[in-house]
Amino acid sequence: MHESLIAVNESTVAGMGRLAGFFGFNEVMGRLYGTLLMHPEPLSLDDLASGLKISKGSVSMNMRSLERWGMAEEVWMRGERKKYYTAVPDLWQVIRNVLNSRERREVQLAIQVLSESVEKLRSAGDELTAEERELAQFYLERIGDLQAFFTVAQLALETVLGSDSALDFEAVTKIEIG
Amino acid sequence: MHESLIAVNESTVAGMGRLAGFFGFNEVMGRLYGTLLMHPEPLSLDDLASGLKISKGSVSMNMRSLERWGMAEEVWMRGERKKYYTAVPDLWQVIRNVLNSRERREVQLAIQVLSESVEKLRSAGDELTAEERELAQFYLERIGDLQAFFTVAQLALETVLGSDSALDFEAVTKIEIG
DNA sequence: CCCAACATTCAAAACGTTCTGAACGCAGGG
DNA sequence: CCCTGCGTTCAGAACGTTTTGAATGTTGGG
Repeated sequence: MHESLIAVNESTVAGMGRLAGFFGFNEVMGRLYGTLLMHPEPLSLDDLASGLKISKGSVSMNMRSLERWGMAEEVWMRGERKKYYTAVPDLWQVIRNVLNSRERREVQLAIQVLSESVEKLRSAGDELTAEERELAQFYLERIGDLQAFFTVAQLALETVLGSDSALDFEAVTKIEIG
Repeated sequence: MHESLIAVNESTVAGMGRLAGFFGFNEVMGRLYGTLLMHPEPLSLDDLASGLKISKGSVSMNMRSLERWGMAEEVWMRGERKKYYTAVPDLWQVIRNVLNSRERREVQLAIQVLSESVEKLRSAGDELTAEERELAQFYLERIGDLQAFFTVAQLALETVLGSDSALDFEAVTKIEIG
């Protein structure tokens, strides 16, 4: 095989590993995805293990992660008993999956915890000494800032998630802040 | 101190730690930031170490990271020989710092590598066998998708970075995809 | 049914990252 | 100058995560 093809393949695989690490995933996941992405035909677990020089066990576990994240799909090859996989090449779809099931929860949790904090401070009002009341006031201000931050983050997330394709980025522009 | 104040402080500190981990930072960094954020007066290294029950060494190193990221600032207390710190409370500013010096590089690097790949494939054209040429064509398609993806990501990044405040999220809507 | 070919699981090992605490360096006061 | 109080550094310990490979399932053909 021509060296340019090899070089391009390798740098793409490495880049996907990097990207995966960046998003808080195992880098091997990214490399597996990259390998599949840069291969016209589906690949078996053994193909992947030998291609990336990692153990079959690791490939098995990471491929299931990729499946769960909607980043790879099983392909049935007739006459074959092996499992074959292909990459889901639409990166925007992948990103939306991740945002939807991970970052979204994170933001919602944060917003909820912040509301609970405000509630706690409000209902403690009477029992506080003058000094404590001052601190509570300070806390409420800081928490207000955090709430504003996470609310915008949530809005942005929901907007991206709601759009069919990320090329619909124009939809994000409809966000209005009070 | 009233338990509600303690509870709110702790959940905020923990939340900031979580957020830091989420963005690929050390969680201790986040907890330090949260502690400073929820304290009206500046705190010394010793205050922070004893407050979070971690070693002075760890506080020292993580505080310098916070400073480098523009998330905390040194405050000179006259008559004191200790170093005192406060949190930079504008989270949007913090996010912009991070996006600007970290994610931005990442995206630019990716775009550059992809261009180089295209160039390699183009200039190898003549030396390729028919079969290799077909694969090169496939590579070019996949790389084209990646380029489109990263270009949009870059555009979005630059737009957020260009806006003075994230409340300026409307600016993001001006993005147009070719 | 059994065997072969595969996939999956899991305990142990390897690895990387973070934390600690002691040693060191530095500055200011006496 | 030395001493004290502080910040910083760094080697080693602790910890969490990932990888491995052997053991264990599972499936389909004969």
